[in-house]
Amino acid sequence: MKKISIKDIARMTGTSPTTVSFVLNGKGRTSDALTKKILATAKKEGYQPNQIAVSLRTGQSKIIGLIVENIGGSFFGALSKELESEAKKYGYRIVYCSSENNIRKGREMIELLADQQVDGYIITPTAGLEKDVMKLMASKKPVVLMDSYYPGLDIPYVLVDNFNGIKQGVDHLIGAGYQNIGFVTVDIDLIQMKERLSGYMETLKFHNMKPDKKLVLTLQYESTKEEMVNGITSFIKKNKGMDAIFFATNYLGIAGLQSLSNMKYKVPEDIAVVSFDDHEIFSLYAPGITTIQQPTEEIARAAMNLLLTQLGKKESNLITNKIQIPANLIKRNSVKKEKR
Amino acid sequence: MKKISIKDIARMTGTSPTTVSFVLNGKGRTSDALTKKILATAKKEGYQPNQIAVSLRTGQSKIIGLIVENIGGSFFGALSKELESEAKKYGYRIVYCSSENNIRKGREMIELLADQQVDGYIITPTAGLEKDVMKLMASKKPVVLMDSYYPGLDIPYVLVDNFNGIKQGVDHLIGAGYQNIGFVTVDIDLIQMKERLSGYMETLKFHNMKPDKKLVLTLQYESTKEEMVNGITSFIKKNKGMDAIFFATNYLGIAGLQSLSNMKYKVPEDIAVVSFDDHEIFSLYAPGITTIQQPTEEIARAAMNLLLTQLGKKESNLITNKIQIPANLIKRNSVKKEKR
DNA sequence: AAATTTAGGTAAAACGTTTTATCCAAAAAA
DNA sequence: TTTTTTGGATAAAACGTTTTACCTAAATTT
Repeated sequence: MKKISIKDIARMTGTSPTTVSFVLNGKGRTSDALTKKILATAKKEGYQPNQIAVSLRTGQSKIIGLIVENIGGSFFGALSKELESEAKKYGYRIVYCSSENNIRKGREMIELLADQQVDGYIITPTAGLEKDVMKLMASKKPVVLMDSYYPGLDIPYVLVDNFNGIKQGVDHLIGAGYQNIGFVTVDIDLIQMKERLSGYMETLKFHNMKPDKKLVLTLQYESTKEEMVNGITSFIKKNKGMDAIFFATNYLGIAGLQSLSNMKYKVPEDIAVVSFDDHEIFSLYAPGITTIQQPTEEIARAAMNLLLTQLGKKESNLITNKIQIPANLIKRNSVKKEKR
Repeated sequence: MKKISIKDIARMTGTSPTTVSFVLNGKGRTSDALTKKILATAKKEGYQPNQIAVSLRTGQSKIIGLIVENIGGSFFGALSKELESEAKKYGYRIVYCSSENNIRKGREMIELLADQQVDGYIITPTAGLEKDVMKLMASKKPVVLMDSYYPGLDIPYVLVDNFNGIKQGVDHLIGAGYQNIGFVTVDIDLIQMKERLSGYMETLKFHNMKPDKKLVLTLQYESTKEEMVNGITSFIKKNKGMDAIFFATNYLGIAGLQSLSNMKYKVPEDIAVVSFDDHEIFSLYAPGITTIQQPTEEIARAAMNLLLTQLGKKESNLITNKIQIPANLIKRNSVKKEKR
């Protein structure tokens, strides 16, 4: 039993496809009698429009492409629900892809989505994809970057205020009396990592403390988890004087906890810990890890608003299309109240 | 600058759309000269076929719909990569949806995917969706269930061997000398939960131990995490004699750890813990939690094979389309080696 | 009464492909 | 020479919609 089409309905009701289409879309004018009849048989027969045909004709797919670094990751997990429900309000669907933070894969995904004629893109940028994104913009497709952006390019974006997020954490540590704060980051060439590092540096300077190169560890993004754990372990061993350690991402924090646990370090007695980007593990792990939390729902909502505005689906009173959202300091017990 | 179409290429090369299509798809016969010319200009102009048009004409979308309980969950995270790469080998894409384990939402998602004309479905079943899935089967669309199945219905499925997975865990506990093993499960009306419970019951009987109703806690799926934690806490308090506790899912296990940590219970000294379905947290958490791990890659691969076979894209020597895959017992330190 | 508007409806084109059925010229077979 | 085959190319239909332009009869205005 084939799917039922608009022609079938026309035949059944003794009308033309045009009339059926008009009735179904509330356009044109049709007598009440016919309207009712058509609506009734459409419902009875369970008519569902063929979206493919609709897309071909209208040039609109009603689909938004979302390219995220890693589809299994927690950032995406938190985001997806909000994005989806917001999109649905305006009749859009989302299709997800992961770029694996890989330039080739990212480009491939953009192409794939373009082939599917998506109406707009939300992209978490990968270094090196600048031209591809600009090409998208040139083809008049709405784009919003999320979680990072390309400095110097005029592309709308939404992300957390990385600099001040880190600042909050460092302020908190310094306020509690910590003096030798280590910083663990990763060598991704993206602006948000630079801002996190400078957030750390500048905050120390602000408190008249000299940033010490020895206290900054930059791991390779491509490393396995094991390698990260080992890297952190030797970093800690090398810096006995370090009394606190700040992880620039949640997976670094998790690796760090593994490492501390291997070394039988006690948190916060032996060393205080703060991580950027909250994760379920941090609330569960032994003392509870203090983190800088990204307001994911807000980010999602803002990104979707920006996109819908570009799509002309939503009025906006926004002045800018470049948005930074404040981060939240979540105090748990990995930082002592008052260090002596 | 509009996207370039097959007609444009035809015009540029002084041929017809038919010829261009034939060349691009390697059908029909075309002289070497023309073939080269067309291929060259197609590449130069960066021609990409409009998938929407292709889908409309061929009736194939080259898309597989995946409906999963929760798109942010770890099960999905582990699965997605494998599914995607396997699908890609055969030219298929995957679009993801979550059913939220909600019958209405699940139905909606099936409809949505049907509107998009997906070629096949991989579905983690929700109770009550039986008829909808059967309707899909009736419309000749390939379907594979994953992670659960509908008893009595002849629909292909792939899932872990829940019964024997639990059995391994209970055997392990009993072998280590535990006598009063509690079981925490959830009231989802799906076969795999029943199998897990009966795995627990039967294994106890097998060892001549009487299952005690008091030692089984069934939480509500709809509960918040907080409610689950509280439920588990009072369950533990009520059963002082309980020396081990088995969680039937990973989120129950995580709630359980929270609860134990609140109560300052030491694992495994005060109580042993085993959880079904591994999770990153379990390897990280204090002593390391022993779990029954689902071989997610295998499940994904098997499900995709089943689907591709139905789609006629893959030869198969499979005798059955109902597959159970053995689970792995991952021993960590939440169970004492030898209890006295 | 004639001219104009309006309400209700539809034919046909278009979106970008794939594929069937034809067509023609040249080569091969009769 | 005439007929048949074949190699190379294409016109046109089809997929299921939406939308433009047009049509007719009735109602309204002149």
